[in-house]
Order: sequence, then structure tokens, then C-alpha cells
Amino acid sequence: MADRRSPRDTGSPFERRSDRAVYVISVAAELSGMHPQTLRIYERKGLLDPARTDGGSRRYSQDDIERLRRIQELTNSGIGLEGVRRIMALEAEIKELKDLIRELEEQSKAEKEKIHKHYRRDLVPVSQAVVLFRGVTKR
Amino acid sequence: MADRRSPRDTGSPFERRSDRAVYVISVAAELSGMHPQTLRIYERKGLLDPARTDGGSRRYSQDDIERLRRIQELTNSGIGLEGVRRIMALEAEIKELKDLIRELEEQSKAEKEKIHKHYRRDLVPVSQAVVLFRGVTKR
DNA sequence: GTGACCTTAACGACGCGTAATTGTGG
DNA sequence: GCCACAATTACGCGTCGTTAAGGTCA
Repeated sequence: MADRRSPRDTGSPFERRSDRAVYVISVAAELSGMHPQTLRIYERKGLLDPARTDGGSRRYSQDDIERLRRIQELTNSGIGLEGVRRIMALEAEIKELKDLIRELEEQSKAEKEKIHKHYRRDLVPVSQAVVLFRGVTKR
Repeated sequence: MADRRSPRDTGSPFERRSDRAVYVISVAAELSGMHPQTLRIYERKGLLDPARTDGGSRRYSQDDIERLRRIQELTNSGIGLEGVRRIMALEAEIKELKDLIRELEEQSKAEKEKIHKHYRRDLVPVSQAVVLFRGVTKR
């Protein structure tokens, strides 16, 4: 899970990060087309975890807004909040597995190349060589 | 998806297959601890697809019973039927991805072995060979 | 002091499981 | 003819989203 940063942690002044918490709840509600109280419910149900100001007010990031839109998609298709929670967790797991698969494919390819290089550097074809020492005759 | 066989397709008489449709709805309801009408609702919502007799009666397999138990777990944890449908689909996808990962790992290992064998059969170390022909001096 | 935020509570709508009803098949 | 199944309908319960009421911070 990406670590949430406090709204006080502004980072570089020119930086635009999608996990920067910039929206108060009324704006977040407007951007996501939801009632502010609905956003509080989602938080209590563990679907969202917006940052907080020192005073205790919620601050939503762009990632939070997109997550809200995804929640909206799911609830609009007749899925309850607990189901949404589980589904989004499973979708995250699927994303990780797919990343792992891509990584494995690249790694396998790299390892094969490495083996080829290794042998091509250290070995020569039998057909072009005379064995100097005994005991290497089996092919 | 495993193809469902009609209850008329009995296969080998001594065979025990978990996808053989053997339970009528009342027994399936009893085995899963559910109301028969609940099973009909699940079917209409697309969570289950039991076989049918020629007369039109439902016949449930052992796989169906286990699927019912899984549905029960999810609904008991506060998930609606549409959510259950999506979750079970995602879980199936995760299972496939994990199988693919295991397959990739085995395949990668086998391919590496194959490369090693290939070189060990056809090549010998430079340190133990005298090159017969010209032009193979770079190492 | 005026907003916007916070929390809690109450209301209406909807989904889900059960039961009742009527009809049909083995 | 009897019992089990099929399909439809109606009721009770819990969840979800909205609204309202009262308190706090800027």
C-alpha cells in the first residue's frame, strides 16, 4: 500500500503527485458526485483512508477521488460496501500477480541470455577442439 | 469452465466424480444448510448452474455443494449476491494466474537445463582445448 | 460570528432470505 | 393419488444513502 503523507508534507512546490491530499470533503464529494456523508461512511467501512489535517479534517488526494469513482462503479452495479472492499483487494492482488508474471518473463529471458554468453565466452565447439586431458571423451 | 454433464451421462459405474450431478434440490439444500428457494435464487442470479433432468428438475453435484458453501461464507460475511458473483470470478482468475506463475517457473528452469545440456554436449572448455582452425582466438 | 467541518441519529429505498400459493412431474 | 419439485408472489429484516441536529475549529 502506498504510504499516505500528511497534508503538511508538501514536497517540492512544483511537484504534482496523485497521492497529495488536497481536497476537503465537500470538494471531494463534488468531484466524485457523492454526498459528503457517503464519503464518511466509506471511510468507516474501510474502503478509503483519506489524510487528516492537524485539526482533524479529512483531505482527499487525486488517488482517493479515483478510488471513489471505482467504488461508485461497483456500488452502481449492485454491490454492497463489504463486497466492494473485497473486490478491490482482489483486484489489487491480481495486479500484483500480473506484474510478477511480467517480471518472471523478463527475468527468464535475461537468465537464458546470460547462460548463452557464459558458454560462448568460455567454451568452443568440440568439433574444433582437441582435448588435452583424458576423461572428457563422452559426448 | 468444466463442462456439465447431464445426470443421464453416468460414465463408469464405479467412477466417483465431484462433478457428477446426483443431489436433488432438497438434498442439496440440506447438505449446504440452506433453504431450497435460496438455491433457486442463486441460480437465477447466475451464481450456480446445476444440471437438469429431462423432466426439468435440478440436479446438484458435489462441486455445486462446495460452491454453495463458499457462497454461504461470503454472504455470511455481509456480501450481497452480485458481490459474491464478482468475487468468485476474481478468485478463479487469481487461481489461474498462480497456476501460470508456477508453470512459468518450471518452464524457465527446464529451459535453462536444456541450454546447459546443449552446450555441455557440443562444447568443451577453452582451457582444455587446442583450437584446430584459425579465427577462434577471441575470448 | 459565520461557515465548513466533525459525529450521531433517524428516515426511506432496496436487496436478500423465508414462507405461502398454485401448478406439474415421477 | 401422493410427494417433491418448479415458478411466482408477499412479508420481514438488514444494509445503504440521505438528511437533520448538535458540537468544534478556523
